[in-house]
Amino acid sequence: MYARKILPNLNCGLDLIGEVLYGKWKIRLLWFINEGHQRPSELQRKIPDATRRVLNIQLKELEDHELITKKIYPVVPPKVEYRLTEFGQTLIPVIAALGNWGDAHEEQLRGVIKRRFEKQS
Amino acid sequence: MYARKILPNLNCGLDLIGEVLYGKWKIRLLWFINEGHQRPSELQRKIPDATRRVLNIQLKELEDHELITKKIYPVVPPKVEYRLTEFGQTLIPVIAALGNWGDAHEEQLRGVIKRRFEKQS
DNA sequence: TCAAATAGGGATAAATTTATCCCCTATTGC
DNA sequence: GCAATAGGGGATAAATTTATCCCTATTTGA
Repeated sequence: MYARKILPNLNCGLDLIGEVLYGKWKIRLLWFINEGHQRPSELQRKIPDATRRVLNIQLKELEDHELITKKIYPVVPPKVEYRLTEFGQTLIPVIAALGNWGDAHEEQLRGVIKRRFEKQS
Repeated sequence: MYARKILPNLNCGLDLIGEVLYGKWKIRLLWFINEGHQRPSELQRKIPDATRRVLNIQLKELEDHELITKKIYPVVPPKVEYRLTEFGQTLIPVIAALGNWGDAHEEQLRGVIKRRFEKQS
């Protein structure tokens, strides 16, 4: 992974959660793992827009942040399973709150996002 | 602002909320505006780590996404006030949920973030 | 007359994150 | 021997986001 040059400021709870949740696919990874899609190939199928490489990198970060665990079975072909830690599980309601807000305002959000996109192009 | 080349995928509520909330200072801006710090100079004082330039850019994005309004008073020296729209207000409980989770797990979070940081450097 | 306060923006550099490309391991079944 | 399956990683390019630097304008107060 890229090594940061500037250390982030961690003043408040918002900084802290941002630090572990920022990353294009992280929230979705947590969500799908929670739903029971534990193997890398499954996750890849659920998130086809991301390359395998990026998913691996973000999974590693989630693991470093102790939100998930990685279990490698010594079999061939290889088998790997990710699971939420207890700590990771506490994030699920928060992620649900984010998703619910997005769902509840879907129409309006699509509208404003679309308009802004057209303005700049 | 930078003009995106690749259009984001907006499949679900999580994508949609991500689109309006991503941005290093946006969440904090919404929070402080909600707390009554409505003028640019006040916001700058509350968020000294950000430059004025970046705050302006992110405020503009929040405005384009209809989460805040900007009122310019035709006086000298200039006076500007930002306020949450009704739509923006609906985000406050969600932001509170994020901040609360971060606060509740502050110690653990500082630990994992610190360790990961040391590993890579 | 000069500094401070208020609000703002263009151009460009630096940092950071994602994406692309290509390669590796080992076994099972043709 | 070759493809498929399952999981992974290095090197590098491209995209995107933030930061830096410097400039504009007006009025009040010292």
